[in-house]
Amino acid sequence: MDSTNHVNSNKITINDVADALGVSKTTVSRAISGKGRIGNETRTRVLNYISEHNYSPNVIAKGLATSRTYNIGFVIPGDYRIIDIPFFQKCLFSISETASELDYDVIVSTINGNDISHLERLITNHKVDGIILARTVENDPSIRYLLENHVPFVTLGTTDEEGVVQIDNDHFNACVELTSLLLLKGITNLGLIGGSKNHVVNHKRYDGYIKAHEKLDRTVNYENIYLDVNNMAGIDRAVDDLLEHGVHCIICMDDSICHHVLNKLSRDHMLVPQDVKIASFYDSALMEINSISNTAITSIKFDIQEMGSTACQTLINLSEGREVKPIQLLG
Amino acid sequence: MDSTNHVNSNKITINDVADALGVSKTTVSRAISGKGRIGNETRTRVLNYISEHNYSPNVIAKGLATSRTYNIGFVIPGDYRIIDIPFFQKCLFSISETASELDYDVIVSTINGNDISHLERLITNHKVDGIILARTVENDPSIRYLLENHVPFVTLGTTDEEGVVQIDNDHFNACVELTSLLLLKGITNLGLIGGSKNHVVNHKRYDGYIKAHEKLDRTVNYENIYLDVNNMAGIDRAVDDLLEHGVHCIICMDDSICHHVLNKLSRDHMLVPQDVKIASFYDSALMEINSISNTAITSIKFDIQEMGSTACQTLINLSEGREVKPIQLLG
DNA sequence: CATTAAAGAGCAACCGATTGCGCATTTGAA
DNA sequence: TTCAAATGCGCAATCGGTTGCTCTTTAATG
Repeated sequence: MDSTNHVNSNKITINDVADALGVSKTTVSRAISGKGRIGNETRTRVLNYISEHNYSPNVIAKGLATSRTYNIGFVIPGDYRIIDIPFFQKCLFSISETASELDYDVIVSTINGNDISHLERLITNHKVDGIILARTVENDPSIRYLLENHVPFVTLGTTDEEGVVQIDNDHFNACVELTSLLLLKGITNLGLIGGSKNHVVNHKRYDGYIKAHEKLDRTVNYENIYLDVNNMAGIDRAVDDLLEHGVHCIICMDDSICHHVLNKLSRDHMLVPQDVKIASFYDSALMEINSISNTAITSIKFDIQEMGSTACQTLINLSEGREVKPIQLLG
Repeated sequence: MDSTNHVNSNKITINDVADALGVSKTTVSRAISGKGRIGNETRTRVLNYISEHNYSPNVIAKGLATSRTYNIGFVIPGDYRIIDIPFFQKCLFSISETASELDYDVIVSTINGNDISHLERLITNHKVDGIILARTVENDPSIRYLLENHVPFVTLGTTDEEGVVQIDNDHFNACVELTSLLLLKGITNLGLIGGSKNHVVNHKRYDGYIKAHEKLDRTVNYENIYLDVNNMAGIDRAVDDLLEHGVHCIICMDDSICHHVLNKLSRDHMLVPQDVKIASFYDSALMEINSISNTAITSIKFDIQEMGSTACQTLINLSEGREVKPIQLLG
């Protein structure tokens, strides 16, 4: 084995190309970038040589000269709940694919609670040109850090912070749609269990729930709405209450809740959808899990792939100085 | 918004530090790296200044000078099966954490089938110092590519290729353990369903199954062993056959198979473990899924975290020219 | 034909670090 | 006291690109 172990230590450089063609490296650089003044004939001569000897520029050197890395950071919570994993994975695949097409790469980093040291390292070490932040809790220290340091970034999900570029699914309309669907199906006695009020998404969905009732001229049964439920005991209690109130269908504001609700019903030997219907939003592993538990639930599906790819595109536009739409709602 | 959008465009450089202290940048560099000749007093003076003004070196520039990027590539299949997702995610978290501690970052890239273009781009663009390859199919073109280009890499999983540094769980002994456990429990009529013979792991586990019988002086019932089963129809057939043979317990060689077997049994209204016991290896989402389906299976759990962290450590050692053990079996 | 603008190509500085080599000073041994 | 070795530090080249500026050649204009 090579004792130095340097990747591609014998690669040809721009100087080799220039020497071989009897031109200056300026010319080679211009042929590649397409910028600056260069004759047509010379350009093709250089380009041909390059593809024949398959030279490719050293991105590190390029980065030093241009202050760019052609890397983007994908930052996800390190304190994830198991149920959420596939969401990030799918985002990652989609972001990575889009980045590749644009000749970028993706560095993954995590935030553990309020410890944003990994993120800081990424920025101070000049490792990335921008960040896709896949965590939107309120009052996020990472958002403040990124703003203060003028780091180009977009969030995957909605946040209340001013002047932040956001990519998200249209949770409001999705919930209007889901709720309307159920109401129009003639299902009476709807119940709702909502997640942590720290996540803006829960507000949006709640608003959608109300809006659907308004549009269809139904009255909202506020007694059967349980908000800010964020632990298993709370969910158990909410389910007990709702069943006691004779609810026919429970809308879960996120998959984690749905997961626990199904679990609770299973413990109580209640059948879904025979005894009680369940509705939720498909942005996690829930559907795959369902293929085993054979539980039929009503759900709205998100196009996570589109979300990731849009986020990636937008971030690169942003970091390259192009104009971007500050808030993009998908689906 | 800043029109240039360069990350940290106003950061202080080694020259600023040198000027402020009236020393040369050589001295500053030496104070940081600890290499080269430098006086104690000067070193602490530099170090103090650095931490006060929290200067941190530009990794890009450092990379250009040293031919290193302080990035490692984590390469995973793009054509994943849903069931496998959490495995990679857990690896990624663990690798990322370990890398951070050693001041490295992780770039994630995918291989789609035999298309290794993303991997090639990663290498030719000098984006990484080495690769953790989380795909071990036989005759993998990526392994050949990495060997030919003298790229330091380790595989996550066992491969038959010569001279490849491999990190894996000890599948052989894990299967010896699992099988022995079942045999000693007094379970008679064991059945086995094995996955694709392209994956070396399946051979190891099969060997372990046989070995356990030998050690305990039991006879292997070869009639109840179904190898190289790699589609749902095959699994259905194997299960039918095994049940007909009066098997009391089915050992599944991987989680994907286990997943389908459970599904099949559910369709047939067979109860686990009352009607038939199921044993498998826990290296995927199966356990989380089970928390819903309430199916009790016997399983051996792997420490994926240790695997990721060992792989990361080993790769960095390798790429920095240190000696590493070529094959490391964990657990 | 003279004058000027435009086009093509190269020089050399620069990005921010590392590092081999050389010079001066200190240290220690004879 | 003297000379060699060790120590402390800096110069300048280097890594592999980009880019402002200059020079030369060509084309266009009156």
